[in-house]
Amino acid sequence: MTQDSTIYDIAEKAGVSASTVSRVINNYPYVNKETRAKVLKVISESNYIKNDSARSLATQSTKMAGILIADVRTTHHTEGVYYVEHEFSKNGYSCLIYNTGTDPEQQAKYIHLLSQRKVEAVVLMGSVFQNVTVQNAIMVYLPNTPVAICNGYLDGQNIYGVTSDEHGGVLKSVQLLAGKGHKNYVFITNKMTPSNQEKVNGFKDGMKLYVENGSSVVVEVPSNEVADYEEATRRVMREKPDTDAIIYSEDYIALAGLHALYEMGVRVPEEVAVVGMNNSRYAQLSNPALTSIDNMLYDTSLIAVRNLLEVLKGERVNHKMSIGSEVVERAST
Amino acid sequence: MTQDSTIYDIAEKAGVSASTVSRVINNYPYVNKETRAKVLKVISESNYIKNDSARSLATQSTKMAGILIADVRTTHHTEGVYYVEHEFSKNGYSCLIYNTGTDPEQQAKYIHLLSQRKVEAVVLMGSVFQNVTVQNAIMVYLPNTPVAICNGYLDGQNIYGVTSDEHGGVLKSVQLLAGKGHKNYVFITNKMTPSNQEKVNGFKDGMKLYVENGSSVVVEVPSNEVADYEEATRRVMREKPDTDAIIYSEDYIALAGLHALYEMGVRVPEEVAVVGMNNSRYAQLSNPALTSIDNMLYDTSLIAVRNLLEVLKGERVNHKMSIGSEVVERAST
DNA sequence: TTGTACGCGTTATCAA
DNA sequence: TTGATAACGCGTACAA
Repeated sequence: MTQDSTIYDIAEKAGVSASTVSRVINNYPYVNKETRAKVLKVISESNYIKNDSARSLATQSTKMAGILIADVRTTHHTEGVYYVEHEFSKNGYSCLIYNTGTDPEQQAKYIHLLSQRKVEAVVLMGSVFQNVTVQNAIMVYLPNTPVAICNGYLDGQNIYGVTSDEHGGVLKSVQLLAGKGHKNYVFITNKMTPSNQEKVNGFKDGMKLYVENGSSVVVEVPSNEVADYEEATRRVMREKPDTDAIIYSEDYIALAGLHALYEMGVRVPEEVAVVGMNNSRYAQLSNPALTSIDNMLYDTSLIAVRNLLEVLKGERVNHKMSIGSEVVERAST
Repeated sequence: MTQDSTIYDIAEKAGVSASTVSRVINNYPYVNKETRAKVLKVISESNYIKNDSARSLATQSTKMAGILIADVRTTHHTEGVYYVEHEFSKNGYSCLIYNTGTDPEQQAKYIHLLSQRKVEAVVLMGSVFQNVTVQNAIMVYLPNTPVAICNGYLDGQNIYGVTSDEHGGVLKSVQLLAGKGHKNYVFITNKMTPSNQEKVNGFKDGMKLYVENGSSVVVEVPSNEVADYEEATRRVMREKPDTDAIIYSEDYIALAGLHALYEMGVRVPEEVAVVGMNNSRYAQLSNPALTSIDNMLYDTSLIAVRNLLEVLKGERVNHKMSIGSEVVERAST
């Protein structure tokens, strides 16, 4: 570490005690105006920089929060991270961020790390963290630290889940498509996270409620490769050519689908209607523009942080919150 | 903060001294096997959690790095953040992340924050940090901390810039288009960062070198709104209908352009060829797929971190590095 | 191989 | 309004 000067150096140069310097730095009320001015002058001349480690140790408070995200590729969550950071920052917290991967054991390892850093709150981005290994790690390492999980839920007296109603969102999209006369549906999803399972359930319920004499298929593509997503769509159209509606678990996958359909010469939405999910910034830019289910990333992120801040203030907060999701219709349906 | 137990608690329960506990925790060699076992046993039974603040204070080393990013909307850089974090993490560093915005004064404020947290290295994501205010802040607050700037350069004995050759990338793309007989070029860019200025220069040089009897226009759209990007493209086609090639400073803006062209019924690439920049994950998914200049985000991010780690090891590192960029051709040209 | 004693930079308590 | 002094939790010479 660099050889910065300490409050003692400042104290000496200003001819006061270290405690007085500390008081000045922290804007304590009862400090003589002149001494304060003098101390401030010395500080500005002495390239003094506070040491937050020492401060954390003395105050027993780090003013740090932790953010865990599983995978770079889920661009959806990466955007949420910034909402979370921004809200924490506004409230005086610094954010430690870790990329954990999807392996629960690894995720647990990072929870341990966060506990050693003594973060005062944690946000888990995404339902991939909804597993018992993580739950146990929280119980063991962060039993008294408020933890929020975006788009998921875990049982625990210090854990707060904020989900969007993805079940309802998919349901509504099926209703929309049914209203337009579509009959034969396919739902294409990537790795089956709890969140994706919810969507599938919404899909199935939607089929029961709104579609008669139709067909429905669920396809899982446990991959992160665009090529695999495109191939899944191609295969669907090969093996089940009467398909006239495809719903994807994420915009990104839907865009891959749109691309495959485009190259196959399938017209969207005339022959096949396409729906994505997340209402990402890219949905409106595809050709044709993509109808997408908005699962309210911004709101869930914000609420997650605000819940944590409330808990830190000693307020009681609901352990399970859900936000309505909506279908944003565009040219692909 | 929670009432965790300390090495003293462990020491007492294990019937040893605190220093011995410390030695066990840090895997010091000369500890009796039995005492080590005993201490470890007590630790595992006593939900002991290291306090990194105290540790940082004692060792004079936080093992933390800082990452500054200007704007959520530049998805390009948000992806870089994860490469950076991953590389730091692999080397035992935790990352503090801040969203600074584009105002240099604000950026400087966050550099001050990082200095108080005593981070041991800093990465600035993007050329928006290439300004004197930031440069001064580094000199004042982080004079001895290695700082890397991705896709930019700042003068300073502790500052290390890693850029991709965007000038050359755009140059090559003009060459490519010229080879296909395109004559009337437009370059559309968002806010004029130093990086974008480089691209514009590459564009102009490319025009001089490769295009005869053609026209070239540069359009700046200082906005973050998709609608503005789309409108810019529409206006270009209205006011200069003979345009047959458009290069955009970012894929995202190019996608907005593609979308506008699609809605206007302009055929790509038959009537107008389109080139984007960043080679983002979305470039391959557009319809038609977008030819894009790859500015090697992954490589620049990685090298930025590795440079910092080298400097921390005492190695001498080049203050200015550049990586070649390439044109990835797809259906839009 | 282990324990003592002190330092890291700050804040908090108490007296003055 | 200020200054000693003792924490905060851990690492580390030094001594034993």
